[in-house]
Amino acid sequence: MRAPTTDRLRTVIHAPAKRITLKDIAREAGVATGTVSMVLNDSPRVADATRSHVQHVIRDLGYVYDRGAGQLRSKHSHLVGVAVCNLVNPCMAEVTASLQQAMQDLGHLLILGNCAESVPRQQRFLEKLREYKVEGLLLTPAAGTPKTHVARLRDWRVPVVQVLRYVPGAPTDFVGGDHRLGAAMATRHLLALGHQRIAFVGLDPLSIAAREGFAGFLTALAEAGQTPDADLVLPGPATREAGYLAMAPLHALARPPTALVCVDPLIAFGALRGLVQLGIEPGRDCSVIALDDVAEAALCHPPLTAMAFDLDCIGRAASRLLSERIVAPDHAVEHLVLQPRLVVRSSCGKPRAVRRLNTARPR
Amino acid sequence: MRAPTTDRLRTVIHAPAKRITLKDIAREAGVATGTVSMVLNDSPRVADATRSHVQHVIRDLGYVYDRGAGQLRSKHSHLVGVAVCNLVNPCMAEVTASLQQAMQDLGHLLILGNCAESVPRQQRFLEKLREYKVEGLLLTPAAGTPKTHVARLRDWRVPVVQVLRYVPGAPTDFVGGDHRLGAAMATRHLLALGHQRIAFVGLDPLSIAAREGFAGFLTALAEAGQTPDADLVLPGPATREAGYLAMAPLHALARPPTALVCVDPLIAFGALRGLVQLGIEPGRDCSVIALDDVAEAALCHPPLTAMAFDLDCIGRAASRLLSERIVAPDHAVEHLVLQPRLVVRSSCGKPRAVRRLNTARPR
DNA sequence: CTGAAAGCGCTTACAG
DNA sequence: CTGAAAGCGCTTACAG
Repeated sequence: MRAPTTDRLRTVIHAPAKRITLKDIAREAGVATGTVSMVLNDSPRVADATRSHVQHVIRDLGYVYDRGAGQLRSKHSHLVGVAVCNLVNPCMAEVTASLQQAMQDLGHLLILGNCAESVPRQQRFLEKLREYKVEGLLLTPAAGTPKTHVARLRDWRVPVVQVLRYVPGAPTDFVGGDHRLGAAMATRHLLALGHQRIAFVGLDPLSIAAREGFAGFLTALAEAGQTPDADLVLPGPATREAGYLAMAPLHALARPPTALVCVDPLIAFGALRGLVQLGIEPGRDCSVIALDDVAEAALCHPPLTAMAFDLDCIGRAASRLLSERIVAPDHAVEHLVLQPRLVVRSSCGKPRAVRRLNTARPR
Repeated sequence: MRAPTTDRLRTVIHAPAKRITLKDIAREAGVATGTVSMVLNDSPRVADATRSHVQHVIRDLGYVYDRGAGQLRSKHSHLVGVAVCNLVNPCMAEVTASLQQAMQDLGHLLILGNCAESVPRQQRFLEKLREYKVEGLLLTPAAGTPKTHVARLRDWRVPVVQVLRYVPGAPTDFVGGDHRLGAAMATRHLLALGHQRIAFVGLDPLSIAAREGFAGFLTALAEAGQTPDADLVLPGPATREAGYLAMAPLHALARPPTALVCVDPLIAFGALRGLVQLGIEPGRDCSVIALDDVAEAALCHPPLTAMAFDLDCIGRAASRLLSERIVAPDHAVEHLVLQPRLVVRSSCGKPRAVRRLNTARPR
């Protein structure tokens, strides 16, 4: 270690625009560049005195690490890709926020892509991402993503964890909610209240969550000795509009349902609105339950009973799984499926028929 | 240009794990590395025949560009930072989605940071971002960001565009909505309906939008010869809970308001719920208007009258401004302030007193 | 524990 | 329009 000279002053005065590099730090600190590199990377193989001296010089000179250069040799970009299918969906936004925080705490920065449910846009983003040598990928696949797309990521040797949704048959880690169980629990809740005609709203064939939810719905119905009525199974996307528009035809049936299982809270919000429009009071005349929970559910009218997943927990678990996968790419694939919790609010009650019997009030 | 040899085959067979580099392409195509580089960067200074030949080799060998290496010499990382104050807010999510799409179309990828309204987290993210040599920064500053933080970005010489919100006194480009005008328009709408006691809900002193909105509110009130009543100006954050909780004390006043101007739709949603809870029918007994619009507003109960800004337009404009700023860092600072549009739904009506007079119905 | 030097995969002048 | 070579700012073996 050399004693500080006037070099520093000279550097500052004569070349203010020139970037300060690791070499400058080494020269100023009187050590080799390799030593500075080790200090920067928290290597234990450097003496404490040297470390703190180098750190001082780094601070004094206002040195900024260049990750682009570092990654060139080391293969650690500290960058992770996040491909989200629809950032505007509140669940996705919440999970993305959680992922960002968790990954940053683990020392990674996120490159974000939002494909708005478009498979080609998703593909274009992933293609671009490749050029940045991301160390891993968190993927909430767009509806209808073919499994070949996910297989290709495997060929690229980028560790991937699917979050919230998954592509069937794609052998990657996954963290999400158990929608089958959630739907079964929701349906059992309605059955226990006495409902005999329960509709399932939002069976999008491209959505895994919807298909699994439907399976859980059928299971619970079967347990109660009920068979589903084809009129009461409504296809459609997870949007407010779809929920809103579904209500009129549904309640024009000869025997309309007394309760609705809505795949997505957005559908449920639309349905609540559609019911009010038809003069049907949600919660009293028709029960509504959603298979996911969002902040809005607590303060809509009436407050929406829903199956809640801990989205922050899902986000943190996915981040942890990805960082494990990065260090051990060949470990067995893991699926983490979180159980939902029934959050009872005011949108579900006994069916009118049952209440009629109870209160002996004429129709 | 050399005719293709068996080199390619050999490469594929003997070194399948080795990364294919620009050098490999040059060798295989029989040109210099500089030429390949020019092809990759769409330089016009390369003959068409050479270009297409090189492009073929690139495709055949499955070459993947390494931006980290490229950026080392060129200073073009094609990376842009996005620091969002609160991704869970629907407006922010929508703008972020729009920014992502627009920047990707311009050939940039986004590094995302969500600070959840925490200034220290925002600062930590920006500090990290520096190491990646982002070409620019889109910033929705956290409430309470001191202008020194933004000034520091200037010292770092990273072009920044503030979006939706801005830090007062920070000399950067800005794209957002005219909340002063929006609040004035909203207030005039209520005044025109006959309201005399209008409350302003959500005056967060740290929020520029809230402060500007309040200024517009006062302007419109003054035009009508009204002075504001201190009881009718409610501080508080932009959350559902704040809106919900504000209703009871407000309507316990000797002379409660007949209409509410809510700074944020979240506040308005909470307020609608709080009014219902108190047996006050929103839209009939108390009018509610919000100074921002989101999808939920159309389908809540009652549908919420709101001032709408075109968020996609704001996102695209911010992206365009940033890309201009990147090429011309010394151009004069630009502020793009978009005008709102009044979206009339069902949450505003004439005040009860006026209706009483009209219908001559006793109280 | 530290130093000197090669090398990561590109781009960029500089000659031709 | 193309080639040969230096260089961007780090990390990594390899000696000491």
